[in-house]
Formats: sequence, C-alpha cells, structure tokens
Amino acid sequence: MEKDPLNNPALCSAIAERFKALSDSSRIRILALLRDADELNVSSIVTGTDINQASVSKHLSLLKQVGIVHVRREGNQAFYSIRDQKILDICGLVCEGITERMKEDNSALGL
Amino acid sequence: MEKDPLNNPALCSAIAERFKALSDSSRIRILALLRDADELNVSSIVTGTDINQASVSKHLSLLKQVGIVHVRREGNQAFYSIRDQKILDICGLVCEGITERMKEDNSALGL
DNA sequence: TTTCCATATTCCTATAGTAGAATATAGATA
DNA sequence: TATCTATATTCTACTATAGGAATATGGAAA
Repeated sequence: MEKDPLNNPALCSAIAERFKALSDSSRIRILALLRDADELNVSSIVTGTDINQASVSKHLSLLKQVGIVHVRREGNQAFYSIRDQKILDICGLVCEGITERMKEDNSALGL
Repeated sequence: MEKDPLNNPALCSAIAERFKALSDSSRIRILALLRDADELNVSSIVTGTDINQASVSKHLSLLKQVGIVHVRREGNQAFYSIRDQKILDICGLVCEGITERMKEDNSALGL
C-alpha cells in the first residue's frame, strides 16, 4: 500500500472519480433515500425523489459502477442498497464543512 | 439547524457542489501539495504539480469560492492554504473506500 | 514612468455530463 | 404467444467544464 496516496497521481484520479460520482444533486438525493431504507427498487426511488425514471436508472448505474451501491435482482425488479457505508460518513463531514463555513462567513459579516 | 440535512434538496445541492469542487484530479493534486505545506504561492503550485499556470489559477479560484482554500495576498504574490481541514479527512475516507472496494473485488475474483 | 514579475482573466476549442423522450429488454402473467 | 410491468439503454439537445494561448492587472524594482 502507498504510504501517501495523495502523492500518487493515479490515486488522485481515482479519488476525483469517486467525488465525481457524488457531485450531482440527484445522486445525493437518491443516496439520502437509500440511507433511510435498507434497500429500494427503482420505482420507489423514482416516486421518492420525483426524478425521471431514465435518469434514476442512469444515476444508479453510475453509482453501482463506482462501487457505492449494490443491486439485488428479483424477478423483473432491481433492489438497490448502499454498498460503501463510508459514503454516509463522507456526506456527514461535507455537511459539517458547509455549515461551519456558513458560520464563519456570517461572523465575518458581523452577524 | 436541519435535523436531517440530506432530506433537504437545497442542502443536497450544496453538498453536490462541494463534491464537484473535489471531482477533478488536478484539484486533488493541488490539495495534496497544500496539505504538505502550510501555505504555498501560485508559482510553487505550478512547479509542484506541473500544471499550466492559468489552470492552477482557475482551480484555486474555484476552491476558494467554495470555501476549501484561503488566500493571503502579500505584494504581488498570493499564498494559498487549506481552509477546511475536514477536506483531508474526507479524502482519507475516500481513499479507504477505494482500497476496500479493490480488496472486495479482488477476493470476489478469488485472488 | 518604464519594465519586470506574479497572478488573474478572457477567449477558444474540445470534451463530458445531464435531462427527457422514445425505445429496447426481460421477467411475469394471462 | 400476447401483453403488462419494471428497468435499462439509446438518441438528441443542451449546458458545463477543462486546458491552453493570449492578454490583462497590479505590485515591485529600476
């Protein structure tokens, strides 16, 4: 294993690629929905997010490809679940960062 | 504060936006460089990453805009530093996720 | 002021990403 | 087999983004 992964350009690309998978608000919303349920089929996600079926399918396919979610097929349905639970921690940290920044910006304005 | 940030579509967009800022390998490399130094001027980053000066400037500007880095101007130089230290934890978690996934994929192949 | 240096910005081009409609696939049921 | 349902894929138009060359800005030095 690399001691300092961020000094490895190839790993930097892999990291960037994973962030890219998280860089779309539709996908974040899908993950939020999946977090609150063990697994969901595509139709539930479509109704739960109000995102076009084709889009949901494509987003799920991308999330699966990068290893963030997992599919279980049963009959003609596909049940998706979060495979990499770290994703939730990561989103949590990002939330903290965002809210902290908002606080700092506010206090900089004297609020 | 929102109890469940991921149920808030606006926050989902903010989260996605922040991930987008991290979704480029040039920016990850710049952050890697900044992590190992307290602060760096633009020229040092250009030589340290071997990325075009205009690109470095644009990437830094984006990272600043979303609150990930901070600038201190002195004379005609601009010294950049990481403002949101959580970013480093986040990158670390992503690294773990990537390597874990590689392990899983390998063992799935019987390696 | 003229010149030099560091950084930022503009302009252009190429590429990639998204949404949505339409269509394809494939399992389930009649 | 014909049909229905769930999901995936294709196609198209649109928008966003990155890289690089050229240029602009603005502080420092001559």
